[in-house]
Amino acid sequence: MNTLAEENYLKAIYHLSLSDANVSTNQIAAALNTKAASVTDMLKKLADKELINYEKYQGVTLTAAGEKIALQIIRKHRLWEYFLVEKLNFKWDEVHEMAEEMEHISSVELIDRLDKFMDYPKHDPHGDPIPDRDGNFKKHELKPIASLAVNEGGIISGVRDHSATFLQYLEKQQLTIGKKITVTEIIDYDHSMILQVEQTTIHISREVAKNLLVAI
Amino acid sequence: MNTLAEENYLKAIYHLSLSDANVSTNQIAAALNTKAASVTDMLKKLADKELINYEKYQGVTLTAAGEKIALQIIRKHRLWEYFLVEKLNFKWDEVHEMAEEMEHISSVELIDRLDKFMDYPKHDPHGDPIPDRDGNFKKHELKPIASLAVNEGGIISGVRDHSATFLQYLEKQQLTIGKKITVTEIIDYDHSMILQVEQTTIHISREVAKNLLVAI
DNA sequence: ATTTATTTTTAGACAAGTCTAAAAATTTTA
DNA sequence: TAAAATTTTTAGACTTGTCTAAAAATAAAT
Ligand SMILES: [Mn+2]
Ligand SMILES: [Mn+2]
Ligand SMILES: [Mn+2]
Ligand SMILES: [Mn+2]
Repeated sequence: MNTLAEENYLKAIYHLSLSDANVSTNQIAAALNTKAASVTDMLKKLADKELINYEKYQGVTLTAAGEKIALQIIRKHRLWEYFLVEKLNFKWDEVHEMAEEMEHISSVELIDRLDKFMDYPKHDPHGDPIPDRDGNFKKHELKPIASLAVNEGGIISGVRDHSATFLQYLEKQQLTIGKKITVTEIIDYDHSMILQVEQTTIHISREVAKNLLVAI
Repeated sequence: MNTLAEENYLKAIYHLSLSDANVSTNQIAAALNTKAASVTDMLKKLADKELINYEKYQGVTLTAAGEKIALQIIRKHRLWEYFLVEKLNFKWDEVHEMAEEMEHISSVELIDRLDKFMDYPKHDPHGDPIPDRDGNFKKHELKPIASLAVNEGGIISGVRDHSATFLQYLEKQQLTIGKKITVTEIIDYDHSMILQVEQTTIHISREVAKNLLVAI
């Protein structure tokens, strides 16, 4: 099929194209912790395979075939993360690196059976949607808490930053997926916010508020 | 740690050294479907890392460090095979190729939790023992059915040939792990054997009898 | 509209792993 | 025990994926 490196490039391009339709060489290099020259080399290979649309200096987009592969890898990544948390009792900040390896296990039958074994979960431990075998998923409409006004609220349903440190912080503050929150006050000076989370009151910085997503 | 290729070489050397203490270049090449020249190159690298004892033209043995790595990989292979059969309902002839990929997932914590999740199985779906986290396992004393005399018998506990065709044949004949068999007749002409397996009588060739193992 | 800065691509090199063909060592056979 | 057959190693080449340094193209600033 495709090599491990190719799969990682396609996945990175997919994620980057959610913010910018056209993805630049430097963006990919940063995402994959590699150098721009290496990216250019790989882009030529992926273009030869018709997995991306690439014209020199113009950035890239995924073709339908490339996007399909990217979504299969994301499906596998998120299903394995769900498995690690729900079946093996890992914490949500511990699973990403393992899933980075497991997402490359090739068998489609395996991942479909894993999906069934876990009763077709719709979201991974970080709230991200899990594509079905055909790559379909409904993208949830989430807003950062930072965009809410006083007295507005919602259900915590996702994060914008997946780093272990951020996830651990949220865990400690009990700001986990499924919790209902309401904004009770916004501090003028630094735009930090005071939230009501069930019985308790929590004060979060604007930085945190921008990276924590709620469904209204 | 070690590359995927290195892990595959160490595992192959381990398996081969069960029949021959000293493993030859050609044996490894055959096992890994590669060429003798490629094997020589890799043997130098593994010797540099002190994972094997290697002297030109003399064949190789694993060092303690090399054997430890090989046993970790075998542990992972067999635990994943058990998972695929017991949790995802694959058949015993379907799991080997998937496990060949999964055995390279690196996390030790993951495999220890998987082990616990499945309640510490002692044998994989083919009857092979699963090493514990320290690489320890008790090697079962099994005999090929071909070595039995009339009226002798035992419990089917392993196979010498792991090919899908052989496993499928056994499945169809109900000659699966755990079944009690007794030899009722041995045909002089071709050394084929007639077995009593629970209520039924089954006639197997010498070829089959040599590859099917029983605990007495 | 040039100059300057940034981004991207090319050129050339390197490591890992593999291959074929040929040479060297070992084993077998006569 | 010397010739023949087999096994193993070396030599040289190729692919994939990466890198640094330098050139080319694009974007930003004067
Ligand atoms: Mn992840
Ligand atoms: Mn995730
Ligand atoms: Mn196997
Ligand atoms: Mn097995």
